Amino acid sequence: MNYWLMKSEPSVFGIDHLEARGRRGSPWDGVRNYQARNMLRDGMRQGDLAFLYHSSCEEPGITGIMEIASNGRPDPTAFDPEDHHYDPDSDPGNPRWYLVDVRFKRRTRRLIPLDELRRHRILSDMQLLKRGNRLSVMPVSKTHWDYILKLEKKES
DNA sequence: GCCAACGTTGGC
DNA sequence: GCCAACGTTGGC
Repeated sequence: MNYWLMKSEPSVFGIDHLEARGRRGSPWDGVRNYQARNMLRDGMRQGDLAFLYHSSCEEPGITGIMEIASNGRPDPTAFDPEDHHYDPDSDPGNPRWYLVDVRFKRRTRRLIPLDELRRHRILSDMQLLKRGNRLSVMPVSKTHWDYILKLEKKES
């Protein structure tokens, strides 16, 4: 089992949207970055767990835990001319973009803000905290995962 | 809204 | 294959 962190803007798709989907879960679509694509396609497996991270908002941080509910599969929005993430150059016979399905597991006990994560030296090599990091999907080591689960239980 | 950092594009 | 121009991300 592997651990991940996935970023989303809460105004677009946040923990409230995810929770409302319940057991149906939701496709994590629209990713158009090759590094992230590789992780969706080749790295993630059904049953993995991921932190949901709220970005570009008043309080950026980790807000919940979701389950990866499928292996990677081609992202149909790439082939839909009506879709905002339509990619006219992608070929349905040889899909370029992938998604996984995700499912709400639980909210974290509290929002764990970005600036708090930065204050813990043990987390300093997390990809999330690296300078200029722009990946929307990234792996989290078990060490970091477990540490953050402990952090969650403390007061900030 | 600013801007640093990074990815992508396309001319050469 | 280089690299300038441009677009996007995301914290602040």
